[in-house]
Amino acid sequence: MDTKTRMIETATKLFQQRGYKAVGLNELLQACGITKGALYHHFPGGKEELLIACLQSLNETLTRDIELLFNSAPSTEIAARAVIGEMIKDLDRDGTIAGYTFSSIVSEMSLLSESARDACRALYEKIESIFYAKLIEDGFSCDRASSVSLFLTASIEGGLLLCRAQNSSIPLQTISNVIPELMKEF
Amino acid sequence: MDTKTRMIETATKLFQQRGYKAVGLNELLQACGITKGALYHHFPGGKEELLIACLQSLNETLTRDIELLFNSAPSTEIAARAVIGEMIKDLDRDGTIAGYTFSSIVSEMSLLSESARDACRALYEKIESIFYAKLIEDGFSCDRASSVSLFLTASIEGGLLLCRAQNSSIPLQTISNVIPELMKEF
DNA sequence: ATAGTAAAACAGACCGGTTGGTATGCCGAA
DNA sequence: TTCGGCATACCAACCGGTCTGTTTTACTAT
Repeated sequence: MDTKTRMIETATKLFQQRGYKAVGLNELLQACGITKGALYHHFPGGKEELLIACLQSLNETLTRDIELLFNSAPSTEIAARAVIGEMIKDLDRDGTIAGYTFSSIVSEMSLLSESARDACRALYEKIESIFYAKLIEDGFSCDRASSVSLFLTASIEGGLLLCRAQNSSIPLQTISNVIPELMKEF
Repeated sequence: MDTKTRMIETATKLFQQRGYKAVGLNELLQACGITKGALYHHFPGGKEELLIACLQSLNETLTRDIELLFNSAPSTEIAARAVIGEMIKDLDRDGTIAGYTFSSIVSEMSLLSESARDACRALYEKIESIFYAKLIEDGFSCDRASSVSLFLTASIEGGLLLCRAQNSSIPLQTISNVIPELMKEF
């Protein structure tokens, strides 16, 4: 794997787990096994340009992973529960999640960097659009699908925050269990 | 108002808006209108001790504010929508929320400081317990009330993240509109 | 095949500024 | 005169970023 890709993959995990500011440049370089020269060669804009690249890369990998789960699921309900199941698996194994969220980045960068905020917005939009498409496939109306996809995205992100605060995967499990009842309503 | 209280109130807002690491010590002192001497006089443990104090203070004020809204509302549904309404009001007025959330702190501190994580856990627990009590009052079973209170908390927190990413209050408005349909189901 | 060369891919020393934190000094009230 | 409640001066460590220098790669002319 080439250096640039390795940098992005490693940095993405670190940023997702601990946020942007909390990850120092030296720590980042050490984790990637590179030096400053390499970083500023590939990303002249420094740390922030790397962050943007991470968010864009995340957009692609996330889309691929989630779409894979969605394509092999018969309904939005089962697909959503599968996604949450993956998150719970990661959480129980590693004690942290570095695959499906970026809440730390959103909350600290939304006021600081317009481009970072926009990259995050695009990411959420992408996730919602996958939910949306599947909901339409399930026979939901456009309005309903739009509301529900947003609601699902929000409750999963929020559930993850609760998991982090409790240091447990139970909140996400609860949310996963509630989803079927939620979907019936619409 | 005495110095210590002023420090906590000002710092709380800053930490809520931008997270812990992103707020520098000097910026903090300047915003509070104090010096390092005062900070380390009142909080020998420094920045982190101040953060813990902020979270505990937030626990009290948040409880008071939310309980006030809940006491004057006839049902959980209306109460929850009132809480979200307050958030939307803040968001539209200031462009940011500094009253009802602390997601930035959770995500970046949960792995870093056990005591900070625990303070956040207590905060979420308190919020959920208010929802829970009102749901019981509404005639929900214990199990249902427990699930729904968690679900409401999660979706509100998640909705706020989406608002931050989109720089708009629409996600929270959508969630507020979906809640009645959600409550009917249970 | 080989030597020459230019560009890409790094490495690492160095920089000014900022970080959180400490030690000491001052000053009004009790 | 003692003591809480600060202010000021200062510190080492670290920050993200720039700089110059070296190695590796790719291509070409001979």
